[in-house]
Amino acid sequence: MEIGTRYEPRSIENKWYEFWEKEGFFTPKGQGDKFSIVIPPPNITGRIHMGHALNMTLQDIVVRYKRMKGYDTLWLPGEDHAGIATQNAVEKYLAETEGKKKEDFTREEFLEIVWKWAKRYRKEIADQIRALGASVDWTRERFTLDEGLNKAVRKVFVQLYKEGLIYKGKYIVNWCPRCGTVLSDEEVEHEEHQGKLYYILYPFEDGDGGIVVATTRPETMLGDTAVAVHPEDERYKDFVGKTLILPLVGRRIPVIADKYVDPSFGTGAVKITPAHDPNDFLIAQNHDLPMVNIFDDSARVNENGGKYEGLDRYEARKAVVKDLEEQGFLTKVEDYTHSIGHCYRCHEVIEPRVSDQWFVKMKPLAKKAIEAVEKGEIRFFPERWTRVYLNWMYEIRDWCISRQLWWGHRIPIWYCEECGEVIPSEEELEKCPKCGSDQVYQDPDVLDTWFSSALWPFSTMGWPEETDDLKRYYPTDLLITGFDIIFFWVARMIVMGLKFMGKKPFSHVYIHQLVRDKYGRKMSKSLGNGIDPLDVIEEYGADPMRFTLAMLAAQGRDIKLDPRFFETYRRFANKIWNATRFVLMNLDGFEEKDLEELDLSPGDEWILSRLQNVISTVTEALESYDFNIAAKAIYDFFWSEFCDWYIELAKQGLKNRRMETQNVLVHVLDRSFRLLHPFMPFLTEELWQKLPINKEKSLTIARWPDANSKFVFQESERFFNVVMGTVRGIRNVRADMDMPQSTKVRVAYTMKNDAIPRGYFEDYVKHLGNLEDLEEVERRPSRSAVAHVDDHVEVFVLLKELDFRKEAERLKGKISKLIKEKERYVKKLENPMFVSRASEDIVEETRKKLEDLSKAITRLQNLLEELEG
RNA sequence: GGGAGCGUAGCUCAGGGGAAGAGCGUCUGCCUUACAAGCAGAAGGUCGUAGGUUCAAGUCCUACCGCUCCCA
Repeated sequence: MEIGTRYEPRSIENKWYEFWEKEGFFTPKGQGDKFSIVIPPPNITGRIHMGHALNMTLQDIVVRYKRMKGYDTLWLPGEDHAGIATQNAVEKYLAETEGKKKEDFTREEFLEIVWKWAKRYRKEIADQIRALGASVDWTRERFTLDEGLNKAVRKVFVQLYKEGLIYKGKYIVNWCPRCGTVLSDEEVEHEEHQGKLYYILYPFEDGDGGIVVATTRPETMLGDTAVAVHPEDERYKDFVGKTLILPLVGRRIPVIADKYVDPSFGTGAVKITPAHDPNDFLIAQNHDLPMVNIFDDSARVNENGGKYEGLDRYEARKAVVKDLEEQGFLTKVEDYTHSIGHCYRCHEVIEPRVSDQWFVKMKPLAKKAIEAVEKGEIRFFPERWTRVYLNWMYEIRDWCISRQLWWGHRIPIWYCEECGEVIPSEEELEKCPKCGSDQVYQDPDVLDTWFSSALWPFSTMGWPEETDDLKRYYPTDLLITGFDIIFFWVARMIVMGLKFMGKKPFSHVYIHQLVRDKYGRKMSKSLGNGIDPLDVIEEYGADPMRFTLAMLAAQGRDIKLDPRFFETYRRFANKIWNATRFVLMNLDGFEEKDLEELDLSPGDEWILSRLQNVISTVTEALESYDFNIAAKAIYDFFWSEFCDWYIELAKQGLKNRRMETQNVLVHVLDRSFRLLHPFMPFLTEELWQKLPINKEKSLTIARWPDANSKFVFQESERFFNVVMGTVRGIRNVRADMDMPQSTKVRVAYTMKNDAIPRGYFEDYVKHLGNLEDLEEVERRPSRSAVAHVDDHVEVFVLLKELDFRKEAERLKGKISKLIKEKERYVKKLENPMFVSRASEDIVEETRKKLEDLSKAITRLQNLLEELEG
């Protein structure tokens, strides 16, 4: 069987995914031990990015591994409706294409448009997930806004409401004037900004003077209802209780004392704007201060702002500052750095604002979620994320869940216009259950997207119905996601899972890195430094991209992604391709045999032994989510051991031990493909299908190999190490003595005892060293350079002309290197503390090393003397 | 202000108590009929700084310097 000379990813990827999907390999059979995992659903706002590629690659590696291990494996896919983000995207799209605003449509019309968008992008995202090779079960694909999930959302909301864990209240919240909705605390990103600190004089109502307050937001003074000082602040003690006149506005406001005030900030006196500052809001509640809202929905000054009405926040600031200055109330302006909240979706500056919103009371719900992690029922990998989670949980605050959007799960609350009743209901409501009126209307707001996401592990499996899936696949075993959504998502899933299922949603949480650009910057649209995974797949192939991400996925660090890596692992894919090509080209007359029945050579035994080693390493690494260790192990084995040495050996073996060599080659390939399959599913399936052996229908459902102690051959490993050392020594002499590979050379060796099989030794060294002749001698031939010495053998390269001085230099260099090394061990062993305190193994090992070094040095010195004598 | 992570070869990164590894890049040879996306060899690091623990420290501890990030 012939295959092309180059690895061409495009020609093999799509067809295999279609095959897998059509054959239903990704759909669990429903029998045996299960392994289940749910996908972090990508947003339907656009294409997937590198973070998704990493996320799904890691999941797929685990999932494919588990499936091959024989688990009844479910990986449940889906997409997220992403309320704010999607609504923004659609609004932008409508503005660009039709020049229309959301308000030009009715709610129903607008939603119809968004649903069309959702349909289109869900399909697109799904195809992108396919392009990655992710082995998800498409028969179970879900959407966070589909009917089943809506049912779950309503049930959860209504129950929490009835238990008093969801309430509506007037509080200060984070308002995004651009998105036109409130956000939860987690959705606000704080950033340091260079601003100004304005000092403003608030004069006393009676008499002279006043109090100077410092503020970064002078325009909010329009809504001030007090000035506060610390109760123990001597400077202001006498003024507490007095009345001030608010400049520009003329309102009479009191001076109050509250220990919340930081006397060291500014002048120690702060203006209180209860409706537009969270701290002020709290103080105002304690003191029963009135609240004056001065902004409308788009953060423009409203009718409460007098002459400033209609100005936006920043225009109002300028105008207020100007007026204060002209009227002599502005006493000082300083540069000041402070942190400002921004919307995590559109980056607009958040306006704190008092409004009527829905909240989840988190404290009581958090209790079990804390316990589950403290007790280790849910484990984080890497472990340090445990503390991040716990610290947040310990100080959890109520969760604002209502959003002033159209796209999302509508809050299942109805209001009766007749009697004012507030009615929670899982079903659409047409009549007031209290007064019977049909004048009922549903709350116009929708829920935070993360509210439905929190139910994802069980709502996707059919809850609230008691489905078979739910019984069989909940709780899931693992969640793989990024640290940026530990609070948004992971924590809330744990809370909701424990509350509504009575069981944790997953046992392990693997937190992967953030993918950054090669300079360590976050990939972002605005920087234009993103690397599109689909472009990478196009250019390098999905397999090399996956392997690259796995190699870089060392636990606990961010990934700085340099596209050069893709090239490296594309070469690896090509290497695999060509190694297979070589084997397939040499299978004439192949007959599959049981390896145990074959007469294996030391070389065969060596590679089989190394294979057992890599099987163990890869398996153990995958069990502990050390993806990079697993990838590195199989990379090194395949390239540096199998290709560099065994295949070279096989070129000869195929001549004189054809059947055995063919079987070992095919066996190692088969096992390597199995180990590589989770990382490079397409390439391995393509090549594995070509192996002429008895096997499963697809590599996706093939059995994961077990390390077999029957194929561990320590003796042959030792032997082959000598062979490799010898061959390397010969190559070194060649390089040093300017003897190119093309020239055949003659080599002689001495062998002390029969510890090494002479026949194989000669065979291998002759072949691998590209030698014309290799013969055993009693002692070093006169015109020769030393290639290798160890306890058993000395190897000499025969030269036409020996440059004595050059060879002496070479030997001296080697000797001094060894002596230096020897001294270290001598020193160690001379230290009584080392001998008495270090473990026996270490001491013994050190002695052995010293002995070997001494012997080698003696030999080399003798050889040098001979040379010079 | 509180917390976390990271400083290892020119570059990008592994390694986490028994005196340093990879890929890329550089240099020197090779079109050795699987692969030039390859093969063979070489150069290159007092593992951020200073202390400490230990028989033994890139590796553990402390402080400091530098760079990220999270929370307030």
